[in-house]
Amino acid sequence: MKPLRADAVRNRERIADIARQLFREKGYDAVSMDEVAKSAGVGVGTLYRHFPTKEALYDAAIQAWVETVTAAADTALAGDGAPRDRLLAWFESYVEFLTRHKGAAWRITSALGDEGSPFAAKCRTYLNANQRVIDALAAEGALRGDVDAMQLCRLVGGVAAVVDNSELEPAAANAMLAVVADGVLAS
Amino acid sequence: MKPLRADAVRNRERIADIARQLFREKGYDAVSMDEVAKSAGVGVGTLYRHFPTKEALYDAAIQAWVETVTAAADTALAGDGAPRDRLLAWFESYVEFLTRHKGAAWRITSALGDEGSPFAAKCRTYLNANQRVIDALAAEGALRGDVDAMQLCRLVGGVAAVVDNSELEPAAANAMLAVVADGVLAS
DNA sequence: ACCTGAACACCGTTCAAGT
DNA sequence: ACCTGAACACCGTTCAAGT
Repeated sequence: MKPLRADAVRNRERIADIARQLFREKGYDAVSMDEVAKSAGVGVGTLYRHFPTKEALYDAAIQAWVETVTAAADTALAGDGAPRDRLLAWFESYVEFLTRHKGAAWRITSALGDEGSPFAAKCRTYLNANQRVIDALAAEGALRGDVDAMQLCRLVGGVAAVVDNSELEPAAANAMLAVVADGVLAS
Repeated sequence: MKPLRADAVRNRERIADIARQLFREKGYDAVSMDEVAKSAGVGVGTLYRHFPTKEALYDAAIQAWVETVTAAADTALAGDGAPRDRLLAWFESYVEFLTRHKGAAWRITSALGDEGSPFAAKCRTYLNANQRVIDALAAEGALRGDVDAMQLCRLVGGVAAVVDNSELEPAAANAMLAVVADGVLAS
């Protein structure tokens, strides 16, 4: 963890910023490393000095919004509605997070359980947030006993991936989330 | 629909056969068009003469097993178990179909609703099969009113894509399918 | 230390030249 | 009609050369 030179820090941040904008507008596949380098005004080599692969760069580019996901779980749970409503509120904000960058939902959901993935840290954050939700609702006896965080991450992540890919309306997304919620709540 | 010359027919079939084997062993991304051409003993140009894109070749390679999917729906429904068991039987065989070729589940599920996709015909087949299941179970009053075939295809296809990608055990797959089933059945 | 950009290996796809 | 395979455009990634 040695400190970076000031110019290197500046480069690293500008690269991540530019990459965030480009990935957000166009999606992962439609952005090339050359394009990021040119937009950031650096050589490709500098990209690879700071980020060993394109996926690592992507991970850095979408870092900021992941850090608020745990807070989002608490917000969703804080309401005084029925368990079903609070669970749906969480699902919807989870999907909203995952679809904020095109291509992220599938990429991150695919990385669940893969410790070697560049997204491993994000997966842990998501698993924790879902565990939080499960604990809270289970304490009220609202959930079936055999639901676990990994399963929820995969189910909701799968819905998010489909929603993202097919650019579905929120109504279609919510209908699918309602199915998952009803399948997970005690009947 | 003019008839092909005998040698062209032979080439087309051998290409599709070889491609099926290669795709099945390695998955879509890990097989290059050059590899298919070389394995089939033809030039790349011949590949493109018969199949305009790699996706079209893939579509042809995985054709055979799709044609039995409607029969599988009827088989699953034919049992005399509870609606939940028959629905699960269908889900499980649906996932088994979609995961038979690595990478197919996500590719096909992504193509749902896209008429221009090379997989459009397969999507229609899948939608029909799911509609068949919905009709049969709805006639018994076992389903919620607002379930439609597209939604089921997306939900179960999403599960299949995750199962395929993470190479999950059948037990994990079935647990997720149970959630979807319970979310879709009348409570 | 850090940066640059030509070069590499590998894609999917095209097309002029052959039979 | 059909086939061949060199060539093209475009990737992600590397590395020798510069400051």
